[in-house]
Formats: sequence, structure tokens, C-alpha cells
Amino acid sequence: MPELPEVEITRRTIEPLLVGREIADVKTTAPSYFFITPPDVLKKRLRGEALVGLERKGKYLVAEGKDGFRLLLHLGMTGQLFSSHARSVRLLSSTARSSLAPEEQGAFEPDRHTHLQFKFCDDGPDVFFRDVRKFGKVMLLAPGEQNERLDRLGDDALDVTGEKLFGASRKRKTAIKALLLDQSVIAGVGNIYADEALFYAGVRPGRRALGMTRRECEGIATEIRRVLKRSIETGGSSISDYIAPDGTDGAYQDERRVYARTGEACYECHSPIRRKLVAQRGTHYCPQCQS
DNA sequence: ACCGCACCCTGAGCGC
DNA sequence: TGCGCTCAGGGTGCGG
Repeated sequence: MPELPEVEITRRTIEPLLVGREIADVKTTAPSYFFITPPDVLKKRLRGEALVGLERKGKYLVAEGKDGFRLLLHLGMTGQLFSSHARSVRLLSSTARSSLAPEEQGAFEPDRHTHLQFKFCDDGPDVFFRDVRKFGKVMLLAPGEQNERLDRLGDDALDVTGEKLFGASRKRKTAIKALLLDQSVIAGVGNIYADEALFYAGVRPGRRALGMTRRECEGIATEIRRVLKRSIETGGSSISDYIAPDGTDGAYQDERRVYARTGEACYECHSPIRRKLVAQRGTHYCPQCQS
């Protein structure tokens, strides 16, 4: 679900709830590949600790402990990191939603998809990490321990330059969209913002990276930075699962030009938006505005 | 080194 | 109602 803007908003909103509070207890679900670090190790290591910082690297959240250990969180496709005070229908299945009276909707009790529950020594809210599909990840790193998932990340997408893209695109026969999704080239772009940025840049997603001119790469880089910043300003995209940690929806989905608009009219030229597979991902573009 | 693909998992929505 | 299918904002690991 979440790409750079959603992860960044999550970081900003959850930071004051996670940092500087002594952890009383951590509850988890059973071991699964969601837990790269086993649940019992997490519980033992985190109890009594307080986190001192929370930063974002690409789509990863990295929390740091006092003695230098790091807790890596990745939201995958359906991960939700939020306060126990958050209220949102996106935390409930559709059947659960419809069986509730409107005024009850949004009340949340940890369910089988709530893989992490942080309880704190103060009487403030708990912090929950819920993930229906379990494509998210949680991992603990010892002080000074390197991690290749983090180390292989490319430049942060908010800072991507045309020069960087142009350099990376040489010798790459793959589609330009696949290049944008490659986290070792630039970190943070996912399926929505790749499609949106390529629309604004006027470039078809399926074109070979190798065929891009320097000027086109400049345009794509500019649009990536602009679209991501704009999405952060509007609270990110809440399309199916994403909510901010306080339970609020983003609004960027209302500004989408192509993503999930298959068959609808392009706002610029009124051609129907097309969908095809590129890099095994659903890909949306305007056949008229993008060449 | 790079490429495409299978796979990890659960749920929603569709046509029949 | 139920079945079978497709689709979903993520990333990894494999063989070619």
C-alpha cells in the first residue's frame, strides 16, 4: 500500500507516540515470515527500552534505541501503523463495517492481523502495527549491525535528479517504469507515483529506459519530486487500506491523473486511460498525452 | 549484471 | 449463496 509519501506521513505522525516513551510490553501474533526477528526476541529486547528517534529510508521506517540498536519496520502492501486512539473504517473488514451502526464504525480492537502491539509505561495510547497480507516486515538490528536491505537502497526519491536517472538508465533494457520501481536506483517510488509522475512527464511507462533522453530523465525526476511532495502535503493516498497513524485519510487519491482510472477520460485530452502490465504491475497511462 | 517471473498472504469484487 | 477468477500501494529469490 504505502509509498514514500504515506511512509513519511506515518513517520511524522507516529514519531511522538513512539519516541521517548518507555515500553512496558510488546504483544505479537505467532511467528510468521512477517517477523524477520522472531516475536520472542522482539519482546525480550524491547521491554523496558525507549526509542530515541524515528527516521525513514525509502519505504522503511527505522527506529533507534538508546544503546544504538535499530528497529526496522516496513509496511508492505497493507501495513498500518497507528495509535490505539485512531478510529477508521479502514481498520475493519467490509463485513464488519456493514454490520456496525454508523456511530460505532471505526472502533478498533486488536485482531488477528495486528502483529505488533506496543504498550507503554505512561498511560498514553498503545501503538499498533496491523498488516492483513503480512507483506510487511519487522526486524531488529544490534548496535552497529549492517543490513543489506537498507544498504542497497538508492537515493531518496525526494532528492532524485535527472542525472541520476539518466545514468541509471544507460544499459538498462527494461521499461522506464521498472527502473523507477527499482529501490536500489531510487528509494520510495511505488506503483501509484511511478504512473502519476510518468503521466506528468509525458512518457509512456513501457518505453525502454535505454531510450530515454537526458531531457526526458530531467522531466521524470522533476515530476517524481513534485508529485511526492504534493502527496505529502495532502496527506498521502488513501485508496484501500492506508490511513495516517491518527486514523485520518489522505486526499491525494483525489488528484490522481491515471492510477486506477482505467477507461475514464484523461483530464487533459479526454482520451480513455489505458491499463496494461509493465514490470508485472498494473500500469495506467494516457495514450494521447504520453509518448 | 540484468531480466522476467513465481512466490509470499488475505480479502474484495466480479460474473456466472 | 457459493464458486472461481482477477486484482491489490510490497519485496525477495530463482533460473536463464
